[in-house]
Amino acid sequence: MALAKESPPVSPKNGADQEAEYRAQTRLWLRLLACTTLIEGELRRRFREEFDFTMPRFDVLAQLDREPSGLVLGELPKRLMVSAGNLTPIVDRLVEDGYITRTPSTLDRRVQIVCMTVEGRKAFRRMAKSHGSWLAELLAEFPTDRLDGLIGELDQLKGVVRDSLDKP
Amino acid sequence: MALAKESPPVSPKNGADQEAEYRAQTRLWLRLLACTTLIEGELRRRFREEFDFTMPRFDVLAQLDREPSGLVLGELPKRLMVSAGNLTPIVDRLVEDGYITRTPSTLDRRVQIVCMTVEGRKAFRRMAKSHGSWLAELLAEFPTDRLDGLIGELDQLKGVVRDSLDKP
DNA sequence: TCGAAATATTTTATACTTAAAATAATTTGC
DNA sequence: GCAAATTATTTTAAGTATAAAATATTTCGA
Repeated sequence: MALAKESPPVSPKNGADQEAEYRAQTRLWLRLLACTTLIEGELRRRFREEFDFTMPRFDVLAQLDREPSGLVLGELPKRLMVSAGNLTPIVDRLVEDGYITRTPSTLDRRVQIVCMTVEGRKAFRRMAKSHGSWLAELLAEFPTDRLDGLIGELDQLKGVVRDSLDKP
Repeated sequence: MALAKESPPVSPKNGADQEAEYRAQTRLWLRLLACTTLIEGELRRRFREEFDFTMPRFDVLAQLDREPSGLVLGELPKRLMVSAGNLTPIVDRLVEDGYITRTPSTLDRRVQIVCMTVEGRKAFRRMAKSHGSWLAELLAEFPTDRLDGLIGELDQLKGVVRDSLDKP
């Protein structure tokens, strides 16, 4: 543990170091955004072309797929990190189209339970399979042995950002 | 170079390996999306609260900041990776609000040149400074000595995705 | 040179997104 | 036991996003 002191977590930085870190942080953010935009755009395009479906709709089904007994509606915005108001029309349409059901709770009339239908589950499974293969196609040339390392770095990144958002 | 054969770029994989890679690729995508969503949401929130401004508007100004002589309007959708139709109302409002000018080219009446105004540049600089410090705050706890490594990985990821999109 | 292809931009239709206000139902504190 | 705070959800207003069609202009080829 003696070596820990060589790079203290909050060392004072001189101007040049500070500037360099600033630039690196900005570059990191731009790369992150570029990667996400590229992949998201292609996935969205394919969802539309192949299935006439959108990603937010798919995301809702993905959450419900692992919940055979359904989910309290209010859980969806939390899990998907979107606003509650946003989900209302999306859930509306998924119900209309027969992919899911929405039933008021008998215990608490404010609460609604959303649940995948049999047809919804079938459609989701089919789309999820394609989704996986599209991703595999896009990422095929990324070295397999570095996938886990990158996932780990992003996990840590997510952690520090979340901490920063929780604290102040 | 003799060692290269130990991990050929396109080795046939058995079922279990294939499955594991599939899962890792999906996890990578979900982490990427989560990091971007977290950071983007916070930056958007602060832009709105501090400056009553939006990120797409800021992004347009950022492109114009480094182009003292202005930019052909058609360059913006390419650089920002958004659709052209999308930019029309955003540019409209930036012109209305006095941040930029839009002047038809004398050589080709289809073309328009957009250019930052003095006030636009001043406002942009002020916002860019805050943007940098918000990012620094969010990423403060990420180890400085791993920033460049992560940027490199994301650069490579961006490269393989782009190649995959260009080729087929 | 004149009609067709190409290019730059806008419009339209549809969908997603947020924040904030509104509505409805439940819980809690006194 | 009842008013006030809390919780779940929807509505509204404004902005962002795409794709596809429309418009206007220029270039190119026979």
